[in-house]
Amino acid sequence: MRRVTMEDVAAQAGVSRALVSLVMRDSPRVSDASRRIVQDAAAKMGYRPNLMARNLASRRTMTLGLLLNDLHNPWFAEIADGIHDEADTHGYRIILGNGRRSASHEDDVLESFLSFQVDGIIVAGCRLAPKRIEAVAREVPVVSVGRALRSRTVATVNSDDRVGARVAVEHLVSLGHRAIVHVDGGHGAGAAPRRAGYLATMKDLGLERHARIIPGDFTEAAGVEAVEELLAGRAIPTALFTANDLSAIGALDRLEQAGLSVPDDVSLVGYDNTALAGLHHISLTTVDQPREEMGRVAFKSLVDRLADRGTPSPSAAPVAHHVMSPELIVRRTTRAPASP
Amino acid sequence: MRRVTMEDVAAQAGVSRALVSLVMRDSPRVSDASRRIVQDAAAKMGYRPNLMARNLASRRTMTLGLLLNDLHNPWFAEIADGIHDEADTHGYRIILGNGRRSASHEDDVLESFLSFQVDGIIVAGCRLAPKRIEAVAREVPVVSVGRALRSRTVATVNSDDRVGARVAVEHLVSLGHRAIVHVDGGHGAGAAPRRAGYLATMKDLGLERHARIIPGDFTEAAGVEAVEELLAGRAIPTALFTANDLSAIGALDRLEQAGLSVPDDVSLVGYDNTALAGLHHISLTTVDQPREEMGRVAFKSLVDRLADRGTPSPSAAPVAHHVMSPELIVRRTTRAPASP
DNA sequence: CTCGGCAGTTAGAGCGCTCTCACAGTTAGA
DNA sequence: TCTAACTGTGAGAGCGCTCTAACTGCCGAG
Repeated sequence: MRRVTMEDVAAQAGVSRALVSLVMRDSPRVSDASRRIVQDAAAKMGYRPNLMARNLASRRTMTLGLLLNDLHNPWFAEIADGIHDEADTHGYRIILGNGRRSASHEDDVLESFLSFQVDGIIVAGCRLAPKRIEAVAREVPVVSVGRALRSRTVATVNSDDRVGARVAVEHLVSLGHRAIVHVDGGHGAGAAPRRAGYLATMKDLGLERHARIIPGDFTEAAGVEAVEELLAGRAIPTALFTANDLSAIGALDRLEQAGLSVPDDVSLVGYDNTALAGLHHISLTTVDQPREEMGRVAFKSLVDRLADRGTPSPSAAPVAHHVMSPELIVRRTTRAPASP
Repeated sequence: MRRVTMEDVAAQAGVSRALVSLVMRDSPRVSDASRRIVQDAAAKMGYRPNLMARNLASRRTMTLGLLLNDLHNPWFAEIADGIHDEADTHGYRIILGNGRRSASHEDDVLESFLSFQVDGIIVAGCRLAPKRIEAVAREVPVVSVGRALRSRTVATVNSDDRVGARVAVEHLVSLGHRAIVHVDGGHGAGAAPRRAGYLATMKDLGLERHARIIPGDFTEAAGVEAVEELLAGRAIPTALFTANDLSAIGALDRLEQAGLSVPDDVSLVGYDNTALAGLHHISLTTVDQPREEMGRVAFKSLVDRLADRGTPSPSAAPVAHHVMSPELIVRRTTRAPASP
């Protein structure tokens, strides 16, 4: 069963191949009559343009690559929602790549995107070395979502994680907490500024000597282990601020297992406001990022740069760095500490 | 900044373009010396083969399209894991498409895959009409995961949802439950056989008159509403079997809010064994499907058919339908009913 | 009438690669 | 020594499309 080509449609419609091409690209320079004839012929024969050939000839694909670091994390799904919405209205196609939480897989995906000649790339929560991302950005416009990057070539869209951490700590302090421990996110995207924000805020509020950081890695297990470390020590703090929701849930679980009530004995704040946190059964106080909006902004910032191509010196202007505001979502895992 | 082409590499290496092509494709018919020279030249110039051109010329892409119905559902992430693992070892590239829980988006993605000339397509949890899927299967091999489909052209891999439902009900009955209510999954993939399995088992065990189905749709909200409907009625059943984990969590939440203990007052069984169910804090008894394995099998079944191409009458043989066994995972939401 | 101008259409040269085939060089078999 | 069988290399014809430039009518202006 041979594929139908443009040539076939042209023959069937009794016109030239070039005219079929014009119709397929919605050129205005085609008479309505011809347009109808061609469209009918194409429909009748079940013709579908071959993107490979089209892209080879036109040198653009109207396709963007979206690299998601972890399909298991709902955070990425929401970023993707925003991007897809925007892409739909702008006539772009999105192909997704699965980074599988590993830099080397991410690298493979980027190579694959480049081989596919995508017009641009969005990386979400990417763990690759900044150097590597910049190398890719030399070939095609790139924007990074959810990870700050000080770069003249890679645009970024992220929320201010320092501020998010500050807001979380301030919330706990305003409730009366002093002993607030932070469970860290290790090398994950956003972990460093959250940690820095925690430390800075504790210091600003004169709670420097209460500050304590327990290493972690954005997983549920990290939360469990952090609590175990605390239980092994002398005093349990009155509040815990974890680097993400998953860790918070691990901590929540381990605390209750130890007979401690959240929030009566220990208050708990997560980060990301994933769907998990919103489950009534969990109802975690956490810090929200406008994820869909971030996706949308990322898409727009990429497409803007794409449009610039062809203008005199396209890559001369430094790229944009968008910073969105995080927002504290208070639910049922925080309250004032019991009076001693 | 012009892209480096094969011609450039050939000139740099002082050989013909064809030889570069052979090297790029790892042909064994190239001397080690030439291979080195070409590879060095390619590396030095930062050459990367243009997939568009390659695929146009070779008429295959070594790329498979994977359509995921819902990025928010971790079920799909695990299917994808299995497929990716297998693809890595077989030298295939995977591009993902986001169905966004809607048939029309799914359709767009399939069109896009076909335009990209993918060698094959895997649809996961696809909600599209069987007719439409079969139309696609006429152009390129297709396998459906997680949704049974009686078709001679579309291969399938799924677990036996009827059996899964049976096992769940039998577990509850063996604990001593009689009044077991099912919260339904509506039009979602797998909902129908689960419902049927529930009904058949209740009947087989002589509990026909206790059977009751409350409509739902695979969401947390459905679980909440189902419990509310029960609370409004006279008697609360001693056990609930929901069509998926998300509904179970909604139900769990609403039950506890109403002052009922799970499992002391009501036992609860979910379906899918998503990561959610495994959280210690939830610890939901549920039915597991071997998802990664299902992904792996789907990939293999697709690649087998790809290999068949070129043999005399490739599409003559009917495709395979794999059915995997579901497995009950007993956790902490089920126990014997309190004696009356 | 001739002629530019314009809308609508077409021919033809690629885009960067693969792949068949012919050929050169090398070794083994008769 | 000659041929057969390999192995490695190069030329050239596409793959299905886009895009530039040129062509064809047909109109109104001069």
